[in-house]
Amino acid sequence: MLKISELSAQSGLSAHTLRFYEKHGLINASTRSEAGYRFYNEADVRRVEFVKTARNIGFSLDDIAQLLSIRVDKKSHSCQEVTDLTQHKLNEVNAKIEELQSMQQTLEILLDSCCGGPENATHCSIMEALDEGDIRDKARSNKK
Amino acid sequence: MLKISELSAQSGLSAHTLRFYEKHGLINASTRSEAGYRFYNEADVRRVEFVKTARNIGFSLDDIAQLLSIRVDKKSHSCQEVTDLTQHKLNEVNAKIEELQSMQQTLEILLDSCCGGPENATHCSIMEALDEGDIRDKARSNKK
DNA sequence: CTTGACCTTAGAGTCAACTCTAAGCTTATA
DNA sequence: TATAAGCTTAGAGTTGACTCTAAGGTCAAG
Repeated sequence: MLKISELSAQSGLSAHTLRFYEKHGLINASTRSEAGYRFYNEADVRRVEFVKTARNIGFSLDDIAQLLSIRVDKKSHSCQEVTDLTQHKLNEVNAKIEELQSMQQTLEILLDSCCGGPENATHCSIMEALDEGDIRDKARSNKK
Repeated sequence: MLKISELSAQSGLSAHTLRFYEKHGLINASTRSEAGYRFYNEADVRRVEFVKTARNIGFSLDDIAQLLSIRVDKKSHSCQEVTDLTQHKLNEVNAKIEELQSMQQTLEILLDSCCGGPENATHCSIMEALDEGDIRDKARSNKK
């Protein structure tokens, strides 16, 4: 049985974060001492690790809540539910990557166009491009 | 001279957002009517467009504030300052892309491993991978 | 028995970039 | 002249995931 500081040390999550996750229904200390101190057993620790792994992959806490509800009763849930969640996350990630790659392209074009030297910015091609808004013609739509 | 709603229509930014940008020192209406209504002249509009362009590229409002301070006095600033800002942003974008690509890989591996069918999740390989935390061995470190 | 480290809670603060609300003027139209 | 549309401000709310604070209870060591 681990106290919160011990679980914190072991998991790398702060005690604050562990309590925060508890408040949001993700994890729990299955026992409490008389004084109310949290005690985590092995199953609790495994659940925390599950959360950590899912979070590292990029799942939101809401996603993780769903995954956990599947985890505690696997018989009542299908593989499809799990892949749906995963696919949905992948779609989000892909969309974000595309958006960032568009920014990346634009920024590279800007950097290529400018000397970057110590001369004053009166004729800086980056400033000109921003002023004219014509970057869009080269690398389009970094919109939200 | 444009009223705020006209500039809003023209720029695609809401009147709320225009006031918000003003509050944060990014833009300004150079004139006000007797009653206090904002009126934007051509230079104001160009500044708003500059902000919009920079924001579309992915610059933060803080970055944009810096770019604007260069813009109003180009003679006192160097091309290097501009490229430094741009390079810094590009580095951020690149880092974010790498992080997301790592998530992407992991999610693809997970999806490949699971049947995604209507059978119950008792032996779902995604759930197992999350439980064992061993996804990290294949696709590493999606950390913040 | 005191010191200090650790634990508890409710609730506030942080970040970014908006987004919205309330309460009250102003302006244009019918 | 009345109504509706549009403008003003200060300030609060939103989102997500923490992060921290205050005020106080607990526990082990010396």
